[in-house]
Amino acid sequence: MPKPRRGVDTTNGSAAVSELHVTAAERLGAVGQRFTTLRRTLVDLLAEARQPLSIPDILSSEPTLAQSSVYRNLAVLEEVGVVRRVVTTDDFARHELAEDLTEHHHHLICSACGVVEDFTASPHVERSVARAISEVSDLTGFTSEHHRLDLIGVCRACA
Amino acid sequence: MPKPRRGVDTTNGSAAVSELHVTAAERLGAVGQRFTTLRRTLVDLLAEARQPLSIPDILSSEPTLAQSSVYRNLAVLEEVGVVRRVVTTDDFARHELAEDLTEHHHHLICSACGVVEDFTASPHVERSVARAISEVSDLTGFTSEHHRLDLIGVCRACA
DNA sequence: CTCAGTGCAAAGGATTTGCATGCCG
DNA sequence: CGGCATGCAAATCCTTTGCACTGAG
Repeated sequence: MPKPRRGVDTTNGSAAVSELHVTAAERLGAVGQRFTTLRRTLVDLLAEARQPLSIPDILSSEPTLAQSSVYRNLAVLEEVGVVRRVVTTDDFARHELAEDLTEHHHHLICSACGVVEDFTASPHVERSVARAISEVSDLTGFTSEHHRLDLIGVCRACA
Repeated sequence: MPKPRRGVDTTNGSAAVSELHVTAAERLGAVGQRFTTLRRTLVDLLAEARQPLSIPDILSSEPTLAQSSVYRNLAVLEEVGVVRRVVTTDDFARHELAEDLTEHHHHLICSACGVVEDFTASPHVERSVARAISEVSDLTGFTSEHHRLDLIGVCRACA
């Protein structure tokens, strides 16, 4: 049952956004890192996007940013648990906000153009998956940190 | 509900293996490619493995193979639908036989050592996922070719 | 003042490709 | 014989890193 995610309130300065900033600043501060302008920009970009962004996506949207800084800061944000790296099928890694800063969701990955869209699964599906995970953990000793349920196919635009 | 996959019969020359060879040869032949010794070696390696293999895995197991030939032939086998590329979280792509040559399954990906293990989900989980997919297709116009349900976590060895 | 952060340029590293040779059909 | 397949080496291209400079506290 897909439904829109994020974009709850894209107004700058909204309660949701400033809370996000506070959380990001806290997590960075915990390891002696600052919440700089560039990092704020990255967080805001990811928060406003309706899908994970690749580095080219980010650079084209903010051409003044240095490529290496984007890579470096996304890595830092990933380490402190603000950003999550999403691996798809094309050559570019993509990034989105960590799940505890947005909401649990899944991806539709277009094998033709590489674009990634978000969707949320029905509670019933999530319950099934959760059960499967605990079964697997019990039987194999594998400790699951999180799961990914992605659909790979062809998006409407490429069809 | 994890259970062993493949390895149904690892005896060379068994019915299952020769059938696999016939299928591979057919799919290659359909686009004017041959089922060469090297390709047969790759198919056999993947068939015997209990998990997707990276190129380094393959090269260390068959040190005489040229790296570029392995890359090139895995790409060819992927194009004709004999092999599937599995994207994980580390730097190496991994490869396994296409699902219609083995059976539908999922992956346990260790975020520490990068190793990938196979597991199969219960029919109930698969039914839920199948339903979710049709819901998404109906609502978004996305045509799903296949799905991936992977668990990312820490394997017993790394725990 | 100090030290993390930034930008530029160069290095890394998995994967791809050009080219000459080998081999199956 | 002709064209696909192979191996070696060089090229690609995303990503990471070295280094000197800038800026916030």
